[in-house]
Amino acid sequence: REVHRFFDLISKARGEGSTKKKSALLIGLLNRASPEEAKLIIKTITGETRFGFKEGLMEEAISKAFGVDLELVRRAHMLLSDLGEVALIAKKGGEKELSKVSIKIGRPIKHMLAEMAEDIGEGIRRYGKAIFEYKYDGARVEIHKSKEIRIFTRKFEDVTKNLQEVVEELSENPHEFILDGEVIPFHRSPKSFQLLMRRLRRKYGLEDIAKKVPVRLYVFDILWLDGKSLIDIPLRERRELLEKTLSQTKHIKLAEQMVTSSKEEGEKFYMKAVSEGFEGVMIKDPNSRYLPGKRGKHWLKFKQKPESLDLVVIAVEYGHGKRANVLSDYTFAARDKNGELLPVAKAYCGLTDEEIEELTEYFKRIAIKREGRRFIVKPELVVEVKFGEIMKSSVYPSGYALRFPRIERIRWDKGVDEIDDINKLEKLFEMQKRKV
DNA sequence: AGTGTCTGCCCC
DNA sequence: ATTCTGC
DNA sequence: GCAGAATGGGCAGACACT
Repeated sequence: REVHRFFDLISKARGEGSTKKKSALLIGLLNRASPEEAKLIIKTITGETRFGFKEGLMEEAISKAFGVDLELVRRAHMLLSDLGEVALIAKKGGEKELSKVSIKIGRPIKHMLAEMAEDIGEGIRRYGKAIFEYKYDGARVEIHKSKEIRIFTRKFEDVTKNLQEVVEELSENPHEFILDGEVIPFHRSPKSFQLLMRRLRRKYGLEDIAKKVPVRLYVFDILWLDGKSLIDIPLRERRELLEKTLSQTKHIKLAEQMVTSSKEEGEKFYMKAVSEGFEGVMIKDPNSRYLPGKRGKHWLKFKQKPESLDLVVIAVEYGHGKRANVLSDYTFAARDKNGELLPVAKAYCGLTDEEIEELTEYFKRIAIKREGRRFIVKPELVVEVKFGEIMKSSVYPSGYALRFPRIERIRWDKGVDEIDDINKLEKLFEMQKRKV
């Protein structure tokens, strides 16, 4: 209770001098705690209480504590996405109230998520007939329209004010509904994700940025219509209702879609999406229900296969949590025109724990200089780095950065003189469809 | 007033 | 976002 | 197959410092 009170005060501190105030509050709290308590408090704050206990286990705990069916708890959690509230309902109303829980208009629910497809044919192998849909590179949004219209992001941020043109066009519609879709920056053709970020969570100068970053909303699902929840009916029926309910306007479109059981047709559809500058395709099971917050094989995503570059490691850092004692975070450089090494990305993922451990020893041997938890190392280890695309960067001196970087493999066979240069990054960038 | 640094139930 | 790991 | 953990770039905003 004491700790909670302090946390509350800390989180509520705002304005000038608030950093000092927060710091003073924390010092006060730590002073009153025993060493063991202090350790736990710090780990809680830094998010390092990693004991493999997250929401799944909490659902089980609620089920046991209040003697209610686990599946009912999971279902209520899925629909409400608030474990505290679920616990309260379970305690007060038991299974009876728990089973009455349903989605409500005006209250955001979690989005259904997709998994990566192995290849373009996976959906057809799994479902027979599959729904192919363009995949749009923007921000996932959920639109609630009853008397008023509200637009929420994946983490339930309210971005209604940021998407006024969408709101205006929707207000003509006579129905009440919840829609699921993706907003992307669009002017004649799809623009870069970075551009959308400049607009989406702005608080000031909204009209100005709205002019600079025109958007489109692509709607692909409907979860609620005129008083009825639609999440338990098959996707193909939801799509039919969506098409009947929503008329396309200047800034609001239905997601491009096709149903097929032919891999070749799916492939063609994908090629078309990419050639028009879209990110790829979604492949969905026509019979699937909408499962809020679930990532599963009912929805698959397929994107262009990643590019790769050979880069050299120039710096390494200690990681966090279970990686606190290994050098797990690497900075990669490419060569510029003058032969200098310029950093273009960092990455950890792609290596197994075992490899990281071995590399830790290796990097310690070739370390040149230590800067806190960071080591500058002799540039000699060449690594193949995969990435989704190249972005213009304002932090990297080369002016370019990699999006979604990950380590593919270590090139023990290559030397520093064989790595790629900035020129190659530039060329790859110029070849991309979406540059701005 | 301008610059630097850090944070986010952030977006991907 | 991506990737690896333990169950 | 699933959940959990550890990590990427970049944006606006908030605050600190000068």
